[in-house]
Amino acid sequence: MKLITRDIDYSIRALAYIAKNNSDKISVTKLVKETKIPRPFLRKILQTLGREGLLESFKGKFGGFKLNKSPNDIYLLDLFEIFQDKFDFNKCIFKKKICPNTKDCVLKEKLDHIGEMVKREFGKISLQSIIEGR
Amino acid sequence: MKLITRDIDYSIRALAYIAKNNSDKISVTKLVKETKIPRPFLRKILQTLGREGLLESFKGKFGGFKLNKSPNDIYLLDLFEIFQDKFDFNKCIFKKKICPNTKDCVLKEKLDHIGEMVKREFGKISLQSIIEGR
DNA sequence: ATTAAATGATACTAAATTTGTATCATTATA
DNA sequence: TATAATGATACAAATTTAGTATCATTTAAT
Ligand code: FES
Ligand code: FES
Repeated sequence: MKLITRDIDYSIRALAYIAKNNSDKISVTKLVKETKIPRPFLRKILQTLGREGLLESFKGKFGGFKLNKSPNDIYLLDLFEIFQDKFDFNKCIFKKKICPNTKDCVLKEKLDHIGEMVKREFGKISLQSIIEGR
Repeated sequence: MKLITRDIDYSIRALAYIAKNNSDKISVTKLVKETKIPRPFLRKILQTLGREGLLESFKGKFGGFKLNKSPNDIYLLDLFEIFQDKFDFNKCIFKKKICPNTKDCVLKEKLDHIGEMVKREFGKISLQSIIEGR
């Protein structure tokens, strides 16, 4: 099971670079040079990060991207919620015949609980902390 | 992201049924009737559960499967380790250029920690507890 | 105005993984 | 000896993930 998909991986790398150079607008061209991420894929990713409000985008010549929030306010959890469609750990798996109690299934409850735990942890990992290595 | 894959889902259902009827040997034919799981897929799954030591198998006519351990000694974690190839949450994602410190990368450490947490939790969920709904 | 270099939107394709099938060999019981 | 089961393993379909391509629009410099 992969927790960090390519989308998220590339997002972190790109965001990290942009954050470190946040005085400039950073173009995809620049990012591709720096990170070797496949161009059209990176483009798609940045476009969604823009739509989702993590990045501000500037069109036209000498355009590019900047952070739209402080690196202290961007969390790994955000990326998971953007790229892992709503990040659902727990899906009802039993049918009536087997599952002991359909109404409030223990298994589901427990998985739910684990999911919440993980979310909380991802909610603690900020872009800033990743950049700083703290 | 799916935590419970089909393999695991079906395993739980099958194990639950077998556990509830553990005086008999349960054949795939019986299980298919009871659970509606696709026959050849279920067969493959039970074969691996056998190899991995969760089930004891009996060949020949009137053969089938029995638990090889008490339902108290079978944990969700076992299934994850069997079906989610070694269940690795954390894979190094950065290249030198971006990642702050390659040696002891923070992000990797943090993901590792989360992985351990989740494992611990899965290690607490026994087949017995699922059957009982406790 | 025109050109160049960027992003926006979106449809498409390829690769990988997950899910499921099929088949043949072996074993045990009646 | 026939039947009904599992063992091993190769194959195929479906889905998801990863990546590409294209056209329209915007902006800045000349
Ligand atoms: S897993 Fe959904 S009712 Fe038990
Ligand atoms: S994620 Fe591997 S070195 Fe940072």
